[in-house]
Amino acid sequence: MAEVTETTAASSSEGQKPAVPETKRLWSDEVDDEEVQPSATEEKAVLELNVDALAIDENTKVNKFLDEPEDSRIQAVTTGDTPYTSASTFEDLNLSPELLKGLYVEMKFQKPSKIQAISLPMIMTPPYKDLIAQAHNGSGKTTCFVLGMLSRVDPKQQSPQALCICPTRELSIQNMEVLQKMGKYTGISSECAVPIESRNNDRSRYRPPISAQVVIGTPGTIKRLMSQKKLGVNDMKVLVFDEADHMLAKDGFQDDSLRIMKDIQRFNSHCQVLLFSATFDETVKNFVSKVVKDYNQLFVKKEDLSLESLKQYKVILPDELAKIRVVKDRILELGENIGQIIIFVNTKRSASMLHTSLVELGYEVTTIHGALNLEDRDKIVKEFKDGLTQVLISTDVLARGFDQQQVNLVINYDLPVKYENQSEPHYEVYLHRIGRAGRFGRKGAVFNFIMTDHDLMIMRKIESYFNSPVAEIPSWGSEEGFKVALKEAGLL
DNA sequence: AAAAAAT
Repeated sequence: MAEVTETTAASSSEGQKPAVPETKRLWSDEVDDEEVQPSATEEKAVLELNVDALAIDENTKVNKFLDEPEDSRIQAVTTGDTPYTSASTFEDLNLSPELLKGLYVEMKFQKPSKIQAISLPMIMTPPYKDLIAQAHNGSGKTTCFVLGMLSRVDPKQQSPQALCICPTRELSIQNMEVLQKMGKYTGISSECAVPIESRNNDRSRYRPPISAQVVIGTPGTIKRLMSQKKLGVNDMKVLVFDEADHMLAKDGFQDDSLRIMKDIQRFNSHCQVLLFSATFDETVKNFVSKVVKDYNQLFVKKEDLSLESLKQYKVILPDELAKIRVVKDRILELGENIGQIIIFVNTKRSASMLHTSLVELGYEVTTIHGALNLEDRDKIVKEFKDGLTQVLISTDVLARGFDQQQVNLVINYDLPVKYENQSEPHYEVYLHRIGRAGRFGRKGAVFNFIMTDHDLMIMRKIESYFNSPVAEIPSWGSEEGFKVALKEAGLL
């Protein structure tokens, strides 16, 4: 079948290898992964911080929080005769001047990241093949598909031409914000298709049809707009699935996603499908390759997936009270200058319980989960993104994709396990959760709370799966170990 | 069971 190459720092520096007669082409190209400093949002957030300690010190930011570019290997497999040349600059991509301006002026980007350099030519070069793309957390996948959508839209044609489906409302909104910023000078119109009011209020029947050129939203709303013919698919050129492995998983949104895909393909056979995620387990990978035909693909080995710049630790604790004590005394007490913190829990009840405990102890924490009404969810995310709150307790609603550069510490208060089989870790969720820290190669730390033998077993499986040992904090009762850990992670 | 969104 297809041939596989790895892009490594040692591989050739230009172009692709010669065509292999009649079969597949190789992609073998070296790309530096010097991530662009995302200064725009950072400066804004820093200005609005009300806790001095939360601010990233402008003078030391580069040394302290931005690690060396990772030397990650991405496996690329392409099909057909189309040659792709990695884009070392955004100019290589034949973008409109308006779009380039958005990248430089609004986004403050300087050059494509590794995944961008490789995937963008694949997305933008006719005959516009489908693409399955895996890349590390925080490596700039959003830019890939947002830029892909913007560049393929015909600005003169006022109808939906690009559609992006995301697993949560929050992620849809975040992606929309990126799109609007990047596309600011293009005049391209966009609309976010997510539920607006809490519950049972079907206004969509009485709304005008969508004329926006790019639509981003959640499966249910999109499905409904399509079945009510408010969202036409006739001119659709690109269909993006963000967090694609989850969107196509059986316990994810497989049914909705397939339905949307098929409805589009029924009217429009040449709509390009782009699948992006940091994780694709074997089951999903196999399924996905049946869903899309004649696609290019980019994959990362699971052992290469944990971020180098992220230090992971485990803390052995005797009981639940100790968990709360550790959060309070070992982390919140000395965490004042370690940036923002997300504490992940497995259930809404666990979230509320922890929230109550910490508030009773006098800490200002906020909590988000799917049972809150939409207005509250929006408010809590906004406050956190604006730097008004330091500590956020969350269920897996924010496990994927949530991008807040100032998050340097993630706590797994509960370890993620599979629902069907509680003694199996949920490896993908683990990776996504910890990926909320260490965005764009920044330094970060993860604390995993281990309370039972079962927890310990789960943790060990995670360590061996990703082949990345997780250091143990010697004693939960002493401050020292936590200080050492945070220093080691570069946060203190 | 987290989540989306509808029944």
